[in-house]
Amino acid sequence: MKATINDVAKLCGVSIKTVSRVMNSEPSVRQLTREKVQAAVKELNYQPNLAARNLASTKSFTIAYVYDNPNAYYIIDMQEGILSACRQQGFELLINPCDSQQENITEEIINTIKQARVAGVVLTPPFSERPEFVKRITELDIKVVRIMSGDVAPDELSPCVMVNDRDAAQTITQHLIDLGHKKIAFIAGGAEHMSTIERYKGYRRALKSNDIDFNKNWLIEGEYSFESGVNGAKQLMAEEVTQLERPTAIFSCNDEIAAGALFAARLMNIKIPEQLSIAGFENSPFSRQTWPKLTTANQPNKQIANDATSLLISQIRKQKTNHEISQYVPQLVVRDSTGQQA
Amino acid sequence: MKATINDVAKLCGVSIKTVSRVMNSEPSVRQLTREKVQAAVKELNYQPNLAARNLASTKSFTIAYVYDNPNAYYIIDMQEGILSACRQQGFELLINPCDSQQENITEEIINTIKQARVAGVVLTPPFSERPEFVKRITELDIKVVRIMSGDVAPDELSPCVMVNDRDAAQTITQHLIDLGHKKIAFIAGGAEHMSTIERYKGYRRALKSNDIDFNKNWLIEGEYSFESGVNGAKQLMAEEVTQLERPTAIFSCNDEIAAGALFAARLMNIKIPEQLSIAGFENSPFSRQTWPKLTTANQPNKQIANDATSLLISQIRKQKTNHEISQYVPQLVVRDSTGQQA
DNA sequence: TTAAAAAATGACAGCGCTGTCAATTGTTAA
DNA sequence: TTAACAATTGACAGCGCTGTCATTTTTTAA
Repeated sequence: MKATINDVAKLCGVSIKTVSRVMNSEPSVRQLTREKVQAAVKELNYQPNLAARNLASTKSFTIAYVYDNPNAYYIIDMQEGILSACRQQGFELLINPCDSQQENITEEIINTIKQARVAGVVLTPPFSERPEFVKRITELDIKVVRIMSGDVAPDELSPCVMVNDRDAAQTITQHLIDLGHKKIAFIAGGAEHMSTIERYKGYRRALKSNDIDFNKNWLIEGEYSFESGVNGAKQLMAEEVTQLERPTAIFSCNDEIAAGALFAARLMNIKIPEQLSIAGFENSPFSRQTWPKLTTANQPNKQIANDATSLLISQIRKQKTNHEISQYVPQLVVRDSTGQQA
Repeated sequence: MKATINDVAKLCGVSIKTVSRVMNSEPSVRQLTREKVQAAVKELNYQPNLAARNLASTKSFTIAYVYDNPNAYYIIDMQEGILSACRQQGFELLINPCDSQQENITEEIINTIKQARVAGVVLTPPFSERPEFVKRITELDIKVVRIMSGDVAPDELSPCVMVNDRDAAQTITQHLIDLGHKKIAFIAGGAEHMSTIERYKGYRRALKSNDIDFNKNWLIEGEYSFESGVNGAKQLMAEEVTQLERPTAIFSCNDEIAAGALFAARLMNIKIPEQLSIAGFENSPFSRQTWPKLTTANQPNKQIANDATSLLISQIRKQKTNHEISQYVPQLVVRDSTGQQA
């Protein structure tokens, strides 16, 4: 049968309370005692019973991951990263998929996490980008960690893991420029996403630092969708547009848009990358399966999630403050959809 | 504060034990009493504390989902379906991603689910297709439900939700035949997957029932990968192959293979669907984002998962036997990658 | 009508842990 | 050396529920 705290206590001749202290890394345990207990724990392969702990404690050892489902591979990676951090630290994970567009979603989520008595919540976009929502949660004294786009945290409501889309977008744009492109269009994702804004800023910054004029006809507003990419590229490369006005490269705000642009190019008989370079963003699995394979930017999602969760748990344990922040910059992945300007 | 069993008991003047009975749908409660309790439960919005329940009970109310990560969107859908069934029935979900190829993975999983004291496990391929593994779990008196390819359960180790890939594959092949194709190739997925075998059988059955000869050169063995699709199509459509020997349609064992075949066709300058029809299987998100969009087969994954989980929970509650089975047939989705034989 | 059997209900211990607070041990400064 | 204090440890109640078994109520049969 599974070992309990009593077995451990008996084995090393201390009270169960002391074992409890060691298990929770509390202070006020002599080093010698601590080691004795740890040895017994190892010998019996003792793992605390989470149910008992949750029941007895006023504290909670459950973390929730609240997510919408923009793209499955992102969620899966995030989830895995969060889970590994939870396991390492003896926390449980409650997953909570939901529709961010839904009317009363905020209340619904708040309710769920209250009911489940979670200690903390991991938030990814779009939820991480709703300050009122974050505020509501923190007011309940439930800790939050946000994974979001940017370089500095927007406020001090919670620790943040920032994904520096701006620098990454600048790098991608620079890659296009280095290839000889000067007429570079930008097909945006939804403007409500911070990542869109950030990527756009990086794009503009690259243009500026290379003294390339920005042409506002080359900014296509859209959504993070395949159709947006199709329509955007069609508009940019339409027959009515003079040769001079046509871009020679398109920076798509994500891979899905890029796939759409690719699709449109095919429709219009435009050769990629000979006549037009197209770059994506995100390094989604299918970016390797398009024709041609997409140049894009990659971010280590599992690691980001793991990192964020550790930050969250530290905060729950009061070892850290809200001001903690960590930053990742997605890395350029050059494949076949971008080439030398003819 | 959250209502407890005591509050409910007090409100309707019965003992907590009686409330407990009602909450667990146990017999030996008078109808009138039951209704009184249910009313109080509703009034207080009482939800049993899972931690307390798990701790007190010899039974467990936790279900594990053990999965490998073949494609994220499949897992996400499954997970959501499982979760909704769990919530409905007051069970917790423990997710357990792992690598099916790993050396000692069976032992590792067994260990985890023993440690976590789970009541049941939901298995999808490839785990659901390993009878010894299933047996190991059931021997621990942990219930199992398997989601797998086929029309009848392979054994009575557990209830099964069968996905009838065979019939679906026959339908797809028939679609190709109806389009006038007689030279239809098959690019297989990994032979270790039952879905490959089943889809192949359906393909053969369609040929047979239309009196079309099977040409063994048109069977390409491969894996469930983009590369397999690329290589398969290259081989089938190579220049050395005489016109007569070239298929006019390819049934790819899944969408990823189909995407690869599309890629290869592009390389070889073969027009889709004018010169070659290509069909996929699975209706993955990217099947709508290829050029041209893929004809494929769709299955309601969330519903399948929900169904399977309900079956599992019934079994845990001893309301059902191992012999339970439910069957789904994926449905043909016609898009642009298949067309009339020229 | 009454005894026996069956059904419904309740009292209470205890699941494995943590929180509180008291008891013990060790340390410091006078 | 000793009082005063700090650090360490332990005893015990109780978290919210279920299992066991005793008690009460209802039903059935004689």
